[in-house]
Amino acid sequence: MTYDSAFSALACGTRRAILRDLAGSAKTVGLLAQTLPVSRPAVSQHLKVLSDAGLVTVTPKGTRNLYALNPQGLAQVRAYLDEMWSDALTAFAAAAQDMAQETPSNDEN
Amino acid sequence: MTYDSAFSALACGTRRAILRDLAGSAKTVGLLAQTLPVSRPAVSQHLKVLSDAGLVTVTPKGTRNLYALNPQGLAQVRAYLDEMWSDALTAFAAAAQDMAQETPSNDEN
DNA sequence: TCTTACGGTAAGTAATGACTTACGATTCTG
DNA sequence: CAGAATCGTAAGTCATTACTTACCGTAAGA
Repeated sequence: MTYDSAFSALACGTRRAILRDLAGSAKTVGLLAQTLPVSRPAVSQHLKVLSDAGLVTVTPKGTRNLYALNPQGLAQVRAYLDEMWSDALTAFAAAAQDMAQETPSNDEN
Repeated sequence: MTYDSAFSALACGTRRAILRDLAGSAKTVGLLAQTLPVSRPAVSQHLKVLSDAGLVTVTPKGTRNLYALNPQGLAQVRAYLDEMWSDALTAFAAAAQDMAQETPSNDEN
């Protein structure tokens, strides 16, 4: 999994809709296509993107393929944002402190 | 902020590099462009995308513009993934339970 | 075996995206 | 006021993407 592939996968609304559908339970391609406003091949292509990004898993069941969310992939993306978020907070706090030091208690304008 | 704009913004490596640069402290456009392998106008365009996505804030300082991470925007994206992640875990657990019920202690194949 | 269901892939298209260089607007400085 | 610095925007280009229809392989059922 790369951050490029993961975030690119999440950038498309159709793929996020697919993930939302899979959040309840694992589903086949045709079943997903029925609830979506795009063709079945389109769903198939989206699922390949999601699979390459490590966000979903596939398990063949006879002639049909069962797709499910991959908690590991989601966890990695989550971890990335967690780190950046904490950095943002510390930088935010540092900036606030700098601001306070520039105008210490009395503002001279 | 829309999830479309936020994830699309995060999908580009150059923009993630910009966010990483901003994680330390707020910076100007030219300063960011110096450390990146793209032109300054490119950085300016990326910053507009990040700003529209709510991931970055701007504060004009004379002729230069100071860009900083926006913790709120990052928090929203984080919340989205958090929800989907928990759903993925419950679905995962439910699938495991179904699997166990289909082959109860002895597997008949 | 023949047929049917299911799904991946090929090929083509219209739209979007990530860049570049060139230019214009605005604000400090001498 | 003149010049320089900083930045946003316009315009153009090449690559990628999100779809479509058409086709092919493969597993289940009569």
